[in-house]
Amino acid sequence: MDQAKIRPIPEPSLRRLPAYLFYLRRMLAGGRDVISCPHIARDLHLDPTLVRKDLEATGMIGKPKVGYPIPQLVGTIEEFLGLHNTRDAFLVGAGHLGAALIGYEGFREIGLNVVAAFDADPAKVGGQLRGISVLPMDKLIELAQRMAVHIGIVTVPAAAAQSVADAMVTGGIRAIWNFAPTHLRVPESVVLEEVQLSSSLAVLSSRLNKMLAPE
Amino acid sequence: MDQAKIRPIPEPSLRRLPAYLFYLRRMLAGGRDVISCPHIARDLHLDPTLVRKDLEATGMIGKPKVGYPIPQLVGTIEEFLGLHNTRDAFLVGAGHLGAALIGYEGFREIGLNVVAAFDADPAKVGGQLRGISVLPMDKLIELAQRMAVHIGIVTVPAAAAQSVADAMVTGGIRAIWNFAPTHLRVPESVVLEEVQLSSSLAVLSSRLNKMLAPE
DNA sequence: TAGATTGTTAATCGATTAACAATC
DNA sequence: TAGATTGTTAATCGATTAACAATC
Repeated sequence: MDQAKIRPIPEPSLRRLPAYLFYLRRMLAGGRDVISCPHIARDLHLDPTLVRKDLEATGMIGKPKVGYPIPQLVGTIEEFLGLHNTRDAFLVGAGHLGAALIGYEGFREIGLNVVAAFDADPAKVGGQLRGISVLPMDKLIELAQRMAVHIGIVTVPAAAAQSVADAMVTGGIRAIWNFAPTHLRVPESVVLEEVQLSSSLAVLSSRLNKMLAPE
Repeated sequence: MDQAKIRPIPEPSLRRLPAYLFYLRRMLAGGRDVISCPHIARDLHLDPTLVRKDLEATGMIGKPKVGYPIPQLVGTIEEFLGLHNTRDAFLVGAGHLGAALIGYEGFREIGLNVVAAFDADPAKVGGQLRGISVLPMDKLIELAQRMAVHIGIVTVPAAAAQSVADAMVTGGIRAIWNFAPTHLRVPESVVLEEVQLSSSLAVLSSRLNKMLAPE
């Protein structure tokens, strides 16, 4: 059990947690108060043992024959994902993608709070992006330090992404969420999560190819 | 060798191919004409053997001591990913995310062509989204059939996503790229690729938590 | 109690990494 | 030729799935 705590959660498990969370919140809203792994597995089309392992990794324990109490389960997953902590973020690149992310409904559910946007384009600076002020790039480092913001979102073109990331690191940002179609380099001490849409499209395109190919 | 053809490429390999492609195109533009796996591996921070396996999976063969001819390598990867075929797509949900995707620079590099957008909002219908006409939802099925479009992009809210996907399937669309924060159900014969930003954010948030936690 | 579900250990599966002969 | 790189086979590693005793 001590060893279980030492071993980190597998990344695939981590990626499944939001799906559990959203599902469990719906169940809770529907008036349910306990649920079993086989039940979750049926609804989400997963293997029951896989679900059990995933829940186990969050530290949750259940009752044989009964299942897991949903309110505690929701709380445990939220806690595990760090949703109970402040999740203030800076967004750099006040274009459509930035606007889309700020308005993304999945965000509210997982509790990310964009407190300011930045852009290199003087025409955008001073304006608003979905109610968020757009500030000039040269304020980024100082403001990040002053406001102790820990998350930076990169939605600039590929060519500008690395210098934006460098500024974020200098400003003390500890986690960078990169949407630019390029791979960034950050120090070991900074968390980097990259959303490479090209990779996703490659999977789609290649599989479609195979599907349409005459055997 | 016959068995190698039968065995499908591992998904992680597939996801790395766009990175190779973009990198190799840059090398080619820089005047290089051959490259070795160790060289690629150094530049992209990957294991050399992993790179070799990935390239092997595309059917490419190299010369010992020399490496691989870059023009052929680029062509082989493009062919493998299906970029030489028409990649016309419909986009449903003419919001910021849709606009962002249409303008996404990574797309041009990988050759996706959005030919029409659709929206349920009458205020948006008849307008343009980055130069693409926005059509009413009830035209989707007929137009997809008539134009033989095979790719559908879903950028609507979670609540509307499944019905949009159903319409796409009815219209003969064979590959769905889903950005809505919900999991879709499609027939076996339809390729589904889901971009779950919540999963990505969960990874970021959880790792940041661990990083900031006092041991 | 009987039976379903949990918790846990073992088996399987697949991807990555290591080892090494073939080759240019 | 010597040496670097390819192609290929084996070892390792980690996630998923299967098996089964414990338990409510």
